[in-house]
Amino acid sequence: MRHRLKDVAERAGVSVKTVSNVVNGYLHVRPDTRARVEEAIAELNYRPNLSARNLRKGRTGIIALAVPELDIPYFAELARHVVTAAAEHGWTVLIDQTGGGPEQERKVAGGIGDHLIDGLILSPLALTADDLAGLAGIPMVLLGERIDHGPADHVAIDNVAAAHAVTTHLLGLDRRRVAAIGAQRTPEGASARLRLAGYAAALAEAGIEYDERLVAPAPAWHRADGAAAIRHLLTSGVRPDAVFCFNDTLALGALRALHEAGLRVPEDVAVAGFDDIEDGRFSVPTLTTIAPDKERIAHLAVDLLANRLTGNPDAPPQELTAPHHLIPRESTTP
Amino acid sequence: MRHRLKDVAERAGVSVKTVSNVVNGYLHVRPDTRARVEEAIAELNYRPNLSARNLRKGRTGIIALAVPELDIPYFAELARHVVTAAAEHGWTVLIDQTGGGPEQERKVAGGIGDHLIDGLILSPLALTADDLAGLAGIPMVLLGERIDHGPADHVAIDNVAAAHAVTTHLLGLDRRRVAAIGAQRTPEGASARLRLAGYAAALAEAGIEYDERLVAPAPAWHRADGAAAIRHLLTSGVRPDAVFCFNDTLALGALRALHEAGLRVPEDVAVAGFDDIEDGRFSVPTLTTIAPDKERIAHLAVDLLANRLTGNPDAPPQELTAPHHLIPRESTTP
DNA sequence: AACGTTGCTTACAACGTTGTAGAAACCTGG
DNA sequence: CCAGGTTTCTACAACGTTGTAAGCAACGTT
Repeated sequence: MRHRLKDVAERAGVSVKTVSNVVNGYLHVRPDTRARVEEAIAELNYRPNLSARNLRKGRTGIIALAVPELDIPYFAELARHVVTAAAEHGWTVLIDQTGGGPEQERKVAGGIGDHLIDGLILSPLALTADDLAGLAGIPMVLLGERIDHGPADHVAIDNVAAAHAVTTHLLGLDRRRVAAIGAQRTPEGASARLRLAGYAAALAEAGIEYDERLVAPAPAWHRADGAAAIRHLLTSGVRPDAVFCFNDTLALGALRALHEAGLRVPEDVAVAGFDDIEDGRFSVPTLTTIAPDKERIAHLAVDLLANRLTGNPDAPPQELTAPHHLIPRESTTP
Repeated sequence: MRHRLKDVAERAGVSVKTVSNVVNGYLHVRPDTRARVEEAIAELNYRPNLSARNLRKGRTGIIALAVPELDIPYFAELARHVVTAAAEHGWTVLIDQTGGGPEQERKVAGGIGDHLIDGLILSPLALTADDLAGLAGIPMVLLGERIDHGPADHVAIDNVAAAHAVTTHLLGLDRRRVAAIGAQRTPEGASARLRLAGYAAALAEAGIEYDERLVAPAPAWHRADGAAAIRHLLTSGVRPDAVFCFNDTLALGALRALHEAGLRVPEDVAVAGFDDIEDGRFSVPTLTTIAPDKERIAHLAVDLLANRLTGNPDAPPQELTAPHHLIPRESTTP
């Protein structure tokens, strides 16, 4: 049922290599030979065996995208863009879920069943630059804030500037008790640290004192964590009049918890998020957020990988910044 | 930098095959030989070349999951469960996005760069049973409602019963003008047809006349379509007092549009969805929905594939039904 | 002491493909 | 009609792995 070059060759009455040449679009094949071979290919429904081709060529045509969780909307949306961008290079994308654990991330960075993938786009949560340096590793592009100026190419947005912009937006609405949700003290919380820094800088610029009690930690950045953080803030004595959530799912959880507490958004409390996931465009109220250019991020990452693979594999690691912009919606401006 | 069995063999002073035996856990290897080999493996950081192994064994250890869109939450959540279930069999999952187009789906069903994957779990939108029959194809499991009793194993939930249950729930709240959102007349709309049938059956059982004007079509099942359908219904003259949306994203869009129209949910209009995506647990109001057992679906699909691969590949196609249940939340019961 | 049995190890071939090198056929211009 | 080049095709080896069959010890049994 499954045919090989040899079968096609016999049927077309040529050598195996000639069939291979036809399949690979080699130029010097006589038109009638080519036609005969193509006919045989069609008749047998021949498809090349990628394992064999890869073994021979040392390339698989597959790149992997490894993200902590697929059902976090931001990563799902990003994945879609990466698949599209990779298709332009003729690559298939193997999408992998690390769960954010160091063990799984290390395994992925080591190459998944080695030799299977040509390159990796990794969004690390647990892994450090040192971990990576220790891995012989395949060509790799890092996403997100966890590892900066590490041993591999890196694409991110300017988190400090973005957080600064959101906070300034909230302050511009005459809010004075702007809370922040999503702080993390763990080493994994690199994004949290940068966003907190932008938040603090904006407060300082506006001459408002940084109030520890308005900064709510969140172990993960899921909806439930956002809701829990709001409940915590509301019982802590200092009622905020605005909340900057470090991502959109936190913000959606916050909206929910504020609703449960009988507070109106944005009249009583303005809410802003980060990521611009689709949910935020349809929530009640719609969600003010920072929109990172996901398509751009995906393209930059894929192109960096392409450079490593086809160009100079030993060029020094590059640090690229993708654009972002603030999208004000109902949750801050009715 | 990258080593082969041969390198390990030389270092350990044994034959290539002995190293292979150690790697594959072959029993009859003397403990000291094994130790020496393992030491060499560790020193060289040897990792087997999967392309070569696959070429030799005819198996790749990769299965593919092909879904229409990754950033539809239902598919993202399903993907997570499939990855988990496949890991129990030692398989890596290559996740693929078809976009729901016939061309891409056919390509995937043909085996993605052939010989690369051992099996496929496909959630078809465009492909028909006849299309599939024509494809020589790899072992395959179908998900969803598009193809029923086709040439491959199939896992789905009882859509008619589920739709019947939701509709009955709405009728039980003394609603009499229950609308349905998501109808599709295209051949791709198999889910829509079944859910509409369940809806109609429940109405008939309650002695309520089926009103064409309360059935709103939706070209796709995204949030925007749900919102548009509500706007359409509200201008059509027959104001519904309940809405059964054929999936949760439609329902979230509907919630949004009802809010914009100044209608209260559930007081003025009760809303129910289908899929139990995470968003629905945090929306305002939270969303009544049908929860298909996604974990079970994933497990059944992976196990069916395992049977094809390791058991009888020519067994007649199986039709399995996964359980579902109704989860009443605020959008119907305040 | 010769025997079969068992445990451990190895040489070889094969999986299906493509790069290399070269042979055969075909041109071109003198 | 031949030298020199170009086009077209082919045989062979190699990519790294594992299955097969067979070799070699060491053992206990007769």
